[in-house]
Amino acid sequence: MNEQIDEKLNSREIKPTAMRELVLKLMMEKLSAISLPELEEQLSYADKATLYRTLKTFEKNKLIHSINDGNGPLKYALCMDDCECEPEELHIHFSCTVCNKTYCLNEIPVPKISLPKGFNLTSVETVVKGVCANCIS
Amino acid sequence: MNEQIDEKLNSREIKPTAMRELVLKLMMEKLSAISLPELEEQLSYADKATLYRTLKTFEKNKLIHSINDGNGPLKYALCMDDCECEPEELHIHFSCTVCNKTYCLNEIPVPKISLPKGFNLTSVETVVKGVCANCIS
DNA sequence: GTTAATTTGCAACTCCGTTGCATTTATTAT
DNA sequence: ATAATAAATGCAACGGAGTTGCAAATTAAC
Repeated sequence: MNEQIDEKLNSREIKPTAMRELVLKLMMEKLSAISLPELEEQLSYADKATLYRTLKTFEKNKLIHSINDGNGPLKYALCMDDCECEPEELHIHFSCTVCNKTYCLNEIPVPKISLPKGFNLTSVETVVKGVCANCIS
Repeated sequence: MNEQIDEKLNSREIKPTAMRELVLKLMMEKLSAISLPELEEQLSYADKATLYRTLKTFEKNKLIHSINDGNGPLKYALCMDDCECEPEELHIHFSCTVCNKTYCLNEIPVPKISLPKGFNLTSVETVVKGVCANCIS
C-alpha cells in the first residue's frame, strides 16, 4: 500500500518524503475532506507549517483540491486520478450541516452557466448544504 | 433618499440608527459586494465591532446576504426587496479575478441539484469566477 | 424625568493562514 | 566518498478576519 501511495505521489511529480506519505495516506483513508487544523490534530507530532506546505504542494500538483464550504477552515480532498482540474472536470461539493463533514460528489458535475455578454468564465464552484445520509436517520 | 433608506430598514424591522443608515446607504451605492474590512476602510471613523454587528443584524433580517467567494474575507450584498432567501430565490455570484469585485447575478438562479438518495438539501451556493465586463476590454 | 432596553465603542482574544530563517535531509557534481 | 547545492522540515512569529465581554452612550418605554 505504501507503493500505491508513492505511485500516486510520483504520478504528480511530488517527491515522496515520509511526511508526504503520511499526509496522503491519511487523506486516502478519509471519505470526507480535511482541513489543515484537522490534519494538525490527527498528526499531532507534525509541524503546522510543514503540513501547510505539504497541502500547498499537493494542491499545486493537482493531487488534491481545496473546498471553500463557507464553514470554518478551508478543506482539502483528493483529486481523481488524471484529473487536471479543468472547468469541465469539476464536481460539486456537499457540506453536512449536522456532522460538518464535506464530501466530493464526484458523480455530479458542476452546472453549466451562461454568463451575460462580456463576461469571461474560468471556473464554477458549487457547494450544496444539507443533511447527509448518515445524519438523516 | 434618507426616507428610502429608513423605509428599507423598517421593512425588515431594523431600527434606523445613524450607523445603520450610513452602512445601508453605502451598500446601496455600491454595485459590488462589500466585506467587513472594506467597510471599515470606507467608514474609518466607525468601530469594527459595530460594523460587524450591523452586518450581522442586516443579514439576520434578510436585508443583505453573505457571499463566500473563496477569495479573502466574506462579502455582503443587498437582498432584493421582499426576498426571503429561500433556496428557489437564490441567485449565483460572480467573482472577477482581475478587479476582485464580486457581483450578484440576480437574473441567474442557482442551479437545481438532484442529490443522491438519503441526502437532504437546504441550500445551494454557486460562485463563478472569471473576468468581468469592465476588466475584459 | 426616570428606568429599562438597545446600540455603540474599546479592548482583547481566538483561529486560520502564512512567512522568515535556521536546521536537517536529500541530491548532484567533483 | 566528499564537498557543494538544493529541497524539505521545524520553530517562531506575525497578520488578518471574525468574534466576544463589558462599560458607556443612546434610544425607547413607563
